[in-house]
Amino acid sequence: MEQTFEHKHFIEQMGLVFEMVGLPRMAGRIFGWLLISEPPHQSTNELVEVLQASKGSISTTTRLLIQLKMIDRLSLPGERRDYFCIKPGAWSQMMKEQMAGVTAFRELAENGLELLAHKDPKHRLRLEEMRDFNAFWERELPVLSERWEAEQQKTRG
Amino acid sequence: MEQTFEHKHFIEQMGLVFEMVGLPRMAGRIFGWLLISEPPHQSTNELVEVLQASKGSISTTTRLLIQLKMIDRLSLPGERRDYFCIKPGAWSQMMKEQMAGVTAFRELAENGLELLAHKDPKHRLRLEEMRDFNAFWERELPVLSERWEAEQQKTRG
DNA sequence: CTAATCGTTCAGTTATAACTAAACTTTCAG
DNA sequence: CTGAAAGTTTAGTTATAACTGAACGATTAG
Repeated sequence: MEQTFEHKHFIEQMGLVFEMVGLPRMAGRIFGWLLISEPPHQSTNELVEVLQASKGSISTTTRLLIQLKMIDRLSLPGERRDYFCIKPGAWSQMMKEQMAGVTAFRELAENGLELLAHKDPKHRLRLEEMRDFNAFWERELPVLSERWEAEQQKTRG
Repeated sequence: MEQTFEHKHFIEQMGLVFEMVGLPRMAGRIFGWLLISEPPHQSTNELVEVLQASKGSISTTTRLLIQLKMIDRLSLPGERRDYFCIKPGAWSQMMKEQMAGVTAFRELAENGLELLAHKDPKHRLRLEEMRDFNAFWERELPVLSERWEAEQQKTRG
């Protein structure tokens, strides 16, 4: 499939935003291309050519995206090569990944409160707020996520 | 204020989690120390000594944390040196910062849909899901954030 | 069996962000 | 005015993650 200047720009932007959320730029490029390519599944070689990247880079990064449950590997019967495509629910998965930080902060706050166990309660307030804030989001983000899934069911069947 | 082994460990862990969410490790160390230090406000020199870092590093990183609205600079009257402390609402602010990615993704999806404007609607589904997903979170995260603020008001007065 | 095609792995390179140290500016005490 | 103390800026270094390219192993067609 041919690639216009605008396509390249879109792919590059995806790379930058992926980097912004802490993922490799190449992961964003691959994901970006799989969002607009026709057909939606693309082989390793196609990715190498379209993204002007090395085989090694594509191999490593597709495996990362698979591990993150954001893309699927398709091996069509009678075909030697692998294909990749966006995995349904990729976005929910990405959001779950981002939630890991919230849990880490909540746990760390609890560790900190143990350190200050016998100190003036006034000094513990900072860590209590950290714990409560992150516990709140840790509780509420999955609720919101389920609401998205539910609304998705309704509108798309 | 003296620093135990456990304090150092807590500080280092904060550094690692900050790194995990895309901020400099040193920012996490400073924030970590300000969470457990007594008093809660600490001077640049104290940060240099406790964190074993250079003046330059502390200066640059405190300015970053101030820009992110996560700490405040206090200049006490009659005192030449600056002090820093955790800013109230630092966590809400950090969460807002994280939301920037959601907006970027939603906007990018809309750009992509323009590229595929005259294509088979079937091929546009991927980008529509990306747009709708991120629009959903862009809308709902601030709602949740306000709910936290409101509950905070109630419990802490 | 041989050759060609894929995908993976890994050593080496490159790019980039973090950090240090030193020079510089500002402020204030004496 | 002089000098010390505090903070900022910046050039240079270091550490680290991303990426390349080549070697390797596996698979299949002929």
